[in-house]
This record gives sequence, C-alpha cells and structure tokens, in this order.
Amino acid sequence: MDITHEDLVRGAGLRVTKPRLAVFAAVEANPHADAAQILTIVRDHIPTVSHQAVYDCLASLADAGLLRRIEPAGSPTRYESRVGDNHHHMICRQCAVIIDIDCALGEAPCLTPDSPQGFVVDEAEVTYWGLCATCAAHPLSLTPN
Amino acid sequence: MDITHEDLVRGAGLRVTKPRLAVFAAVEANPHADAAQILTIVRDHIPTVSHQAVYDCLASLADAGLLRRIEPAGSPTRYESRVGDNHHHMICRQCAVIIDIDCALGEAPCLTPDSPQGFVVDEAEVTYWGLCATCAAHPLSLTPN
DNA sequence: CTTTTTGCAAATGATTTGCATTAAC
DNA sequence: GTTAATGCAAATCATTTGCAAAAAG
Repeated sequence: MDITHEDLVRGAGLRVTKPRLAVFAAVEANPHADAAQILTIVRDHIPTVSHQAVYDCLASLADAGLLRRIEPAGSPTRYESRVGDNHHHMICRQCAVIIDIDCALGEAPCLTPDSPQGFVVDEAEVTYWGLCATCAAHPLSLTPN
Repeated sequence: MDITHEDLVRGAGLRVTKPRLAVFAAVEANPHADAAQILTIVRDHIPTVSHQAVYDCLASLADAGLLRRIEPAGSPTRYESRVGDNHHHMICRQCAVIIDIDCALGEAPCLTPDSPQGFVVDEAEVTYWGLCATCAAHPLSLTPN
C-alpha cells in the first residue's frame, strides 16, 4: 500500500520519466535544497541530465503540488516534498539553513489579517529569521555549518 | 521640528548626496516600488543618475535602517520607507500589488514558534498571499491593475 | 585633502526561452 | 503515432563587482 513517487507523478497527470523520479527522490532526501544542489545529486544517478531538465522537473512537480517552493529573501529557490500540511520555516541569517516549524496557530491559513480591504487570502506564509543554534554559538564564524 | 530626509541620512552616518535624497523621497512617495521603478522616478528629477547609483543608495539606506527591503517570491526586491513598526504584507498573486497589514498579534516578533531547537528568532515575517479586491473581481483579466 | 559615493563597463548567478530530438503513453 | 519531456544553446533579468572620476565632509 506504499504510494510510490511513480504513482504520485502519474496521479498528477504527469508522465513518468527517469529525471522526474530522480528529482522527486532527491528533494525528498534533501529537503530545502536548491536547484543547483538537486542537479548535483541527480547527476550522481543520471550523469547525463541537463540543467534545464532539472528545472523543468522541479517546475512541473511544484506546479502539480507534489513539491513546494520556498523562496526566501536572498537565496535561490529551495524545494521540499512536505506538502499538504501547514508548516512554516525558520531561516538562519548566517548559514541559511532552513528548519521546518509546525504552525503555531492551527490550520491554514492559520492567521487572519486585520484589514483585508477586499483581499481574498489563500495562504499566510510565516518566516522566522534569526540564528540557528550552531551559528548563535559562533556568531562570527566565517565557516558556517 | 520636521525631520527631513537630510537629517535622517546624516543622522545615520551617511553622506548627504542628491541621488541619495532623491531615492529616499522616491521610495517614500512610491512604497513597494522596485529598483527599476525607483530608477525611472529618480531620473525624472536627476536625469543623469546611473543604474548603480540607485542600487547603491537603496542598499546604503536599507542597511542604515532608513528603508526596509521586501523580497517577495517571484518578484524583484521592493522597498518601503515605513520602518520602525511591526507590520506585514499582503501580496496579490495576479497583479503583485502589496498592501501593508498591521500585525495581527501585537508587537514584534508577534509570533512564537513551537520548536525553536535553539534557534534565536529576531523577526517573524508574515506574508499573506491571495488576490486583491480588483483581481478577485476580474480573475482572468490580462490587464491587471 | 581624505573618504565615500557615483558612473560606467563588464561579470555573475539564477532562471527562462526556443527549437530539434527523444521517450511516454 | 501523438504529445509531452529532454537536451542544448542562447537570452534575459536583477543584481554585483572593479575601478577611475567626482563630490561630501
């Protein structure tokens, strides 16, 4: 009864291709990785995949809702396979590590703004900025973790 | 007793230059504008300012805390002069307009995550995504406001 | 007159586009 | 066999870097 990546990709109406499955698996094994890192990881398995194939796979999987894009200020787009629940992110200003944070306030959108002015809100995205435990202990380190 | 831009710039330890004051004024008059728009606006007053001067001014003013950077997913960095209070943003997925939202939950950081794991949080940034009133009324419009 | 800021050119980095080829269905 | 996905090259867009000239203090 395990649902495979192949099932998920097919179920989303996408064709099942090796690069696509490899990208999916790479994101699952490396949450919060960016496109360049995913490319490197996928090439360990399929040395011939192109730059653009990885971008295309990430885009199609994200558009299908199988991956979620994280686009924090100042760093390239990251991806995660944890979708379908409501969680947020904590980002270290020094080493850019991302930690998942369960929503402090319940279900999506989990926050209701004061003055929507007719705005129809479908998502409340919360990003916590600060220093991770390691960087907080070594604030001036030039070799972050 | 009015505090001028010049006072603020000087008070921040920055030199007072015409491009810097013009950039400051342009952001104040056009909150949530991006660098390209600021360049256009500033050139109405100082036709000779360069691309890079505007980037430098925006960076120095933002680093000095006189401007605040807004870096929403999928669009270039925007700037606003409303600093020193805790407010958030609502962004229209269709036309990318940004509306200021007063913090729904009190003072900064205004949200406390559940499991910081030693993380030292200095800011909780909330972004509300959805459709503005105009785009919600015309969801398929190809000529957004 | 010392240091910061500007202006110009070129580089960088992430991502996208166009098109022919290949592989899924 | 159709249609979607890949591979490759080149383009684009926002932003940064390096260095000489100009201006602020």
